[in-house]
Amino acid sequence: MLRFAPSPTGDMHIGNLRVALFNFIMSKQLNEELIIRIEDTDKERNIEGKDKEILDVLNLFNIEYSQVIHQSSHVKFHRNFAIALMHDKKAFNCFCSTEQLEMDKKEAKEKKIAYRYLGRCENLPADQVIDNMAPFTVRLKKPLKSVSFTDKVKGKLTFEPNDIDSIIILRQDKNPTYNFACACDDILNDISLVIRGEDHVSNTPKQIAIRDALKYEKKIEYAHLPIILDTNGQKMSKRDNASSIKWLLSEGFLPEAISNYLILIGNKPPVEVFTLKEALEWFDLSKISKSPAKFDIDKLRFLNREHMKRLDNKELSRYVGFADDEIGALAKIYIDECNTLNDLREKIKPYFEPRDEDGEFGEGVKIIKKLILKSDHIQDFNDFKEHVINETGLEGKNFLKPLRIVLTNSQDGPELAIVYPLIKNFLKEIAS
RNA sequence: GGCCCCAUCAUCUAAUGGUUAGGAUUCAUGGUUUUCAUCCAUGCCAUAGGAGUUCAAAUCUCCUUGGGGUCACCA
Repeated sequence: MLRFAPSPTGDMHIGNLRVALFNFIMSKQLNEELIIRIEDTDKERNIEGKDKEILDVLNLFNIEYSQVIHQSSHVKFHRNFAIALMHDKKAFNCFCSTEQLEMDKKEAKEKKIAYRYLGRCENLPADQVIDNMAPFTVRLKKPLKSVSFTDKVKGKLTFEPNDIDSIIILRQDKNPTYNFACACDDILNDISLVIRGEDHVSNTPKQIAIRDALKYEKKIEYAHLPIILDTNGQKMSKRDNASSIKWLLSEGFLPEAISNYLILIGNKPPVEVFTLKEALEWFDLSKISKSPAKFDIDKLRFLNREHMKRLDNKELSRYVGFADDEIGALAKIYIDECNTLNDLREKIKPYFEPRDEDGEFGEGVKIIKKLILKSDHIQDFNDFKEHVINETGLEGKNFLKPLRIVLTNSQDGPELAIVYPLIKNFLKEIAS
């Protein structure tokens, strides 16, 4: 069983989506289920409706999953696990106040050493625990030995007990912390492979330590994906427009192109342009680069063009706001000079807007429009051209430019012989 | 600062220890196109630095430098 575990505290960004994509691909290749686990244990930060939005994005990108679980519904199990750990003396009550801990941290910082829990409550005598009315958290005792695991992309990683530390597993309000809830649920959901971002690397030994303490024996495999950096080489923040899926979509990038890009970077695929379905065939987790990749919007633009070319005329037509095959075909002519659907829309829109009749070629435009309105429909462009020449007496530049303006609403552009068959059915509408 | 990870063109990457260090994107130039764009061709641009191992190092080892991640009663 695989999992994608977003928290409903913010919008989907490309890092999340990439993790979701990889989980989906691996679940297909392994023929295992993929579940969506909404990590909503921090009620303060949860945003109403975000879980739904996340699922909408997954659907839009054709990421299939077998079920959705809200982590908050498992809290009673998490507490039971914590009680078991306390029974086994692997976890203990910690009465340190927030202020006390803050002071410890401040002191560590002044001494320029990493803050670690000082173990103040670890070996409290029983009477001091029972008689203690102060609020308390529950901590897991740090492991006795170092923890190692072999990451599918990073290789073997080892962490010392001191770096794992005696972490809080239950807060004062007795709700589980992230690492604890996560470790427990990976057990409860029978997870076999965890694919997540590199920012979780240091959480992994903690979660392994929790499962070890619970005597869970199944080995869970891990793959930590290098994070995506912005152009400056920093972790992409929510402030970077390009990191927002919503923004990319609104800019006119196709989901299929975004998927393509996110699977392509930091990877060595056999081809550069591909669909998610095609990637299922050859995707290989072991080929993922260990080093972070920088987000390159130019490459995404290139892929977007390629994917626009792959759409059939009807689909493309819908994307630019029409429903006719001809408009789709017309849009295709412009793809090479466009990066996004928005660019394309801007190319098609003028066709159905009023022509300039006051400019240099305004007179010619008026004459040709009038002729079109009183003429019969003409199939062939050359016949149409002949007809206009014969009926209007226009010639040379004074013929070609107005004709181009009437047909395309622009002084330059693609060859009229190519455009004509696609718009001939709209001519009366355009000329009126 | 502690811990962990990483290092080939501007970007994504290729190269069983032996290549002229290859491709794609971007950029520039030229050609085609009665127009713009396309298209085609060409060009620019990289093994972070220093030691070592070896007949031979982008590739193996070590050091330095640089970059990134992470250090919550957030996830």
